[in-house]
This record gives sequence, structure tokens and C-alpha cells, in this order.
Amino acid sequence: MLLTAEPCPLMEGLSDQALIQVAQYFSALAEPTRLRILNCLRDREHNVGELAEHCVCSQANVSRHLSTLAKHGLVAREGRGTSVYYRIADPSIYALCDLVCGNVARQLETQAAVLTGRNSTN
Amino acid sequence: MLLTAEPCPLMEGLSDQALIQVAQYFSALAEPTRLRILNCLRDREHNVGELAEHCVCSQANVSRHLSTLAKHGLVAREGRGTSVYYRIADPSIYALCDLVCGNVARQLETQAAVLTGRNSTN
DNA sequence: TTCTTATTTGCGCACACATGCAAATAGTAA
DNA sequence: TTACTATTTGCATGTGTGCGCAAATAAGAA
Repeated sequence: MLLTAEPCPLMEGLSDQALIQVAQYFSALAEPTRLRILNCLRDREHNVGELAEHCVCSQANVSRHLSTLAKHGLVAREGRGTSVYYRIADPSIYALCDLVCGNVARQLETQAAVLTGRNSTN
Repeated sequence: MLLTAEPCPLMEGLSDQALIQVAQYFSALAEPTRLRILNCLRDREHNVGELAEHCVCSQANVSRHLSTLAKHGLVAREGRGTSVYYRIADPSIYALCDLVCGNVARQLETQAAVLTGRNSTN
């Protein structure tokens, strides 16, 4: 076993494999479209077509993204009729996203202070 | 401004730019070597050479990774003498990692249950 | 100054991945 | 069965990025 069952106390001695697993988990969240999908799934479950409409993505790509999210246990799949409904399987991702949102906001403030109004886009 | 200053309450209405920023933040954490670097920096600051030794990475790559981490405000840079010391600038990343570690551990348990005891080392 | 060490950066390459498009598959209705 | 819809998957392509290698840069010692 790579990781202990209990939430590892501040990832002390992580094996290479564990590091890779954690990195892959972050990778699943490191995509704007997937974040948008997760955001859509916040309130309630949706099928692929609905998600494709809410996001700007094609159904094919949404399906792929959902596959990625499901592979990492972020969403759960359930076929009903001809449709396939996905729902959040790991609510803790919103805690993650909120943490990151706060950090990103502070980042932007810092950068804005440094730039002091200068610079155009980056 | 892309994000509000206060930690966005559960990323309600995120703009495309904000989504990209959050995704990029996760991207910074979505790399095993960078996670290892952050893990090394947990206890105390280190210079590039020390980090390159602790990790299996070359100095050049460690320097690049540190640049990425610094760009997203995860580490802080401070040159002293000929060396450059890096330290954690955003302690909340450990909360992130712990959350993910817990999730990954549950993931592995589920997968292990599915595989029913099979699997060798990974 | 030159020499040495530490760090950063430019270049090229290999690989992963997000996407568009089309074909294949799954499920239901007629 | 066929027809229709929803979802998934194969293929090709462009882009991003981690890496090795070497050169450039920074800071101190002789």
C-alpha cells in the first residue's frame, strides 16, 4: 500500500508512487473546462449533454473530461435511460477549490500591487 | 480584477479568466518533483543545490520548478551569498496536499477492493 | 583582474494531453 | 428489425511542458 488509510499527516514520507498519485489528482483539477464541469455539478447532477451546453465544450470532450474526473474518483457515473448522469463523488474538491481561490485572489492582489497599474495583460 | 479579494464562497460565478487562474494554480501542484520540493521545504528553507540533492532532479530543473512555484506564490526566493534560498510562502498548500492525500488514499482503497488483493507494488 | 561555485536560461526533443471530427456503441421507440 | 438519440472512442493535430545539455549570469575568493 502506498498511502496510509487515514489522511496522511502533512504528507511526511511520501513514496514516489504516492507523489505521482497526488500529482495526478491535482492534474485532474488543473483544467478550466473540468473546473467548470465541477462547478456545474455543484448544485445537482447533470447528464453529458447538459454539461456540454453549460460549458462551451463539445459533448465528446465533456465526455472525455468526465472520464478523467471519474477515474480519479471526483465524479460518479449513473446511466438512466439513454442519458448518463454524473454527480459529485468527492465533495472535498470544493474545499480545495475554495482554498485555491483564496490563494489566487491574494496572488492577483500582490501582482496588482507590484504592477501598480502598469502592464497590459500579463 | 478577475477574482474578488475575499476567498470566493465556493467559486460560484467564476469567470473564464478566474477558472484559468485556478487551473494554473493546480497545475503548479500537479508535478511529482514539485511536490517533493515542497515536501523538502516543509521543515525549513533550502537552497537550490540542497533541493536538487534531496530530490533526484538536476539543479537546472529544480531551478525551473522553483521558478514555477514562485510564479504562483507558493515559494519565496531569497539570495544569500552565492546561494539562493527558497522557503514556503503559502502554508495552505499543505492543507491542500493533506486533503488530496486523504482522497488519494480512499481512491487506492477502492481500487484495491476492486482488484481484490491483486497488484504488486503500485 | 581571474577563478570557482551557484543559479538561471536558451535550445532541442520527447511525451502528455485537449480538441475537432468522424465512427462506433448503448439505449429506447416505432 | 430499423430509426433516432445520447454517449463514448479512434485518429490526427496543435500546444504545453518536463527534461538533458550547454551556455550565460551572479556572487564571492584569490
